[in-house]
Amino acid sequence: MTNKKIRNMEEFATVSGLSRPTVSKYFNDPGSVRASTRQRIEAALEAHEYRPNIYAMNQNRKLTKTIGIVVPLLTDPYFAEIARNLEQRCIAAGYRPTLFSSHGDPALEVEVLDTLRSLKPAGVLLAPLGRASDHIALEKFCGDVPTLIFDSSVGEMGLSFVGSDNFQFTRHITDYLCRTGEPPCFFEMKTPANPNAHRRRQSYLNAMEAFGHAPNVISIEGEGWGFEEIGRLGGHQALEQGLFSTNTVLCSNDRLAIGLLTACCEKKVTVGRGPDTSIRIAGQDGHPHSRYTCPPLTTISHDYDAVSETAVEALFAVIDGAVSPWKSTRLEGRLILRDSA
Amino acid sequence: MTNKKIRNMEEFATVSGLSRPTVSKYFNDPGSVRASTRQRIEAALEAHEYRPNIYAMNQNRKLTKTIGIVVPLLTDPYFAEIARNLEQRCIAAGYRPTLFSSHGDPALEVEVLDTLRSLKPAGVLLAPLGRASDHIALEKFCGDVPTLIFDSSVGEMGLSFVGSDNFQFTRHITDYLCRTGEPPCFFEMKTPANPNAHRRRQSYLNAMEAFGHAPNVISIEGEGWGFEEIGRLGGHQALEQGLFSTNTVLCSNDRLAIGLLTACCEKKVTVGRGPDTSIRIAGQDGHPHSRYTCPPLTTISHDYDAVSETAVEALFAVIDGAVSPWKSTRLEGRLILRDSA
DNA sequence: CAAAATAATTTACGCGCGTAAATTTTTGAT
DNA sequence: ATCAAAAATTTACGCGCGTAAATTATTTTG
Repeated sequence: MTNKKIRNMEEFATVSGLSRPTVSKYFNDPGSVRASTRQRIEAALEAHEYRPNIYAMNQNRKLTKTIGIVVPLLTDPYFAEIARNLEQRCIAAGYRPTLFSSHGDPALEVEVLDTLRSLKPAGVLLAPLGRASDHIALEKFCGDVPTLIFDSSVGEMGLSFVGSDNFQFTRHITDYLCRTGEPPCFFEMKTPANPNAHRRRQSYLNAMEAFGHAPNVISIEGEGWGFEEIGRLGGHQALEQGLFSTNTVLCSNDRLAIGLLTACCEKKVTVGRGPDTSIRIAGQDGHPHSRYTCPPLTTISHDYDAVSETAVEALFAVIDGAVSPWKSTRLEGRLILRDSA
Repeated sequence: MTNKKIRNMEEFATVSGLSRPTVSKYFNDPGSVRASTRQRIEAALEAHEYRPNIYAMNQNRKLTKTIGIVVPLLTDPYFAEIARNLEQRCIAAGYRPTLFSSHGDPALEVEVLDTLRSLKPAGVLLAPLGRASDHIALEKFCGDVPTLIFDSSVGEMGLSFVGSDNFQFTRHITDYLCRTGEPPCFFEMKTPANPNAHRRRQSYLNAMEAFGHAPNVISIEGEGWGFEEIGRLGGHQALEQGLFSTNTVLCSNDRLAIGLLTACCEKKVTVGRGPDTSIRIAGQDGHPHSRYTCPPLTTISHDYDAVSETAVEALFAVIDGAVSPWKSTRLEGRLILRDSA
């Protein structure tokens, strides 16, 4: 098949019987050349397995076909899952996604953005760290690169925001918990990493008032992104000090709930909604792991597909030239009923 | 500070009062220029925030400063964690790591390698999918790019292999289980994704024979990378059909164990090592989540740091010109005693 | 202080491709 | 068959940097 290796586009154009500019057009948009021409190129492509030099391609282009995807913490399966979803949509649309994690570190987040800037990406899908983020640096970055913010909003930054409707999340699951047993206490971090947590607390307070119950917010200490451990330690404290005024606990997120479940297990407190259990625990996020806790965690889940699709489509629209004012899109979650509450 | 933007290295060389080749030398190795020169460049760097164009830099270089990191499934926190570890070591060594996931798909794995090839990386750290991998394609890739295989070995491929000593893993934890209660059954997938599983089964059989117990391997059905669900379904079957001949189950990996724990929970089978529990369950891997199962999972953990460091150092050595024959390094695991067994 | 060693500069070329303008060929509709 | 429109080609230039060779400047050594 391959008798000699193709070194550059010039040689490849020769073996496919076309001129280099035509071949160049093909690689930038296969649909921009005649069907018969495309076939000749693709035949030659199979016979000689040539690929254009990425670096030379991007050098003279203001914008590349790269899309940056940045999440706060890739070791969190929630972010890993949404990153995967976004990644595959980018590939399907003909872009080259590049994945970055801030690893929970604001300094690293800035470094990632600097790296990204020099990659001249067509666009960036950014889930900021939140509270700890260097807002000035983010703002500056958004001015340089078409950036769509997702998951956690930080002011009216970037092109638009796409995330979940935290008010609906908490209202909905609070409603469910109130209907099926004692009204929930709210278990959260005192200084949460991102603004979604504040929305959820507020929504809890609103919902409890609307349903005519006295709210009870338990705000636990803890810094950083080790939510399970924070939830576990806070859970131990709360259980020891009897901070839960009812037998039902709604956690600000699933990872805290997972830690609280562990604390309950360690304290021999039985969790569930049956008559022989002593506490009901619910989470929020639809964390990939929530199905496999013991007992499986009742939660309200992000609509991963819808969030991803909306985010990606909004970014692509702008890349393709659409101009639209900043907008915040918040999608509803779906209640997932399991055994923990 | 910045009065006008620097467009290229020529302009930057001018404002720093040096020639372009000297500045170029600095960016390729800051230590290769005189200290006084370096200071002048770094002063100019702070005043003008110029960064060399990555694409132009890499175009004429046979090898770039990029290191590819490829894992089978980034949504698995085990791989996410080891990827994070490798990533930070690469950055510390002055390389630019780029992260890829095969998402459990052999075709995607090949695509990732193709993409990687065109990035002309200095080296690649590759954890192959295993059984499902396109071995021919992997072998070819290893011939093109300095590739170090980690986690799961596939023949004597690449520069070397670095992973964990699966025989030691299973022998050690089997030993522990035998000493502290009934000898374990072995819970595994019938058609596991990677060869580590076979080593663990064999090691279990060896250990049981050495300790004078009759082995009992329960091989459950299930394809793909959804190990928790496979473990949960297989667990239900095994419990219903009474396949566990003793009250102790050693799982081939932690994710299977997590699924089995869920099955036990759903079947109201109490797990633990106390007198009031009916089954002991142990895992293998030291999965990041294993601390937070209910009860917390006794497991034997990879030495994440040692594996990462060994892998990265071996790759760097070759990049820096060292020549050494193919070698397999398998590091011992650490037993983590928790409440599940 | 002179000689040797080291560092920086000048000069010059090339990498592989994007892209623009002018020209020629092919296509599709009349 | 004719002609306008669309596609492909030719020609030519430039991007930002790597890098080599020859030269000049600076530092180190004796």
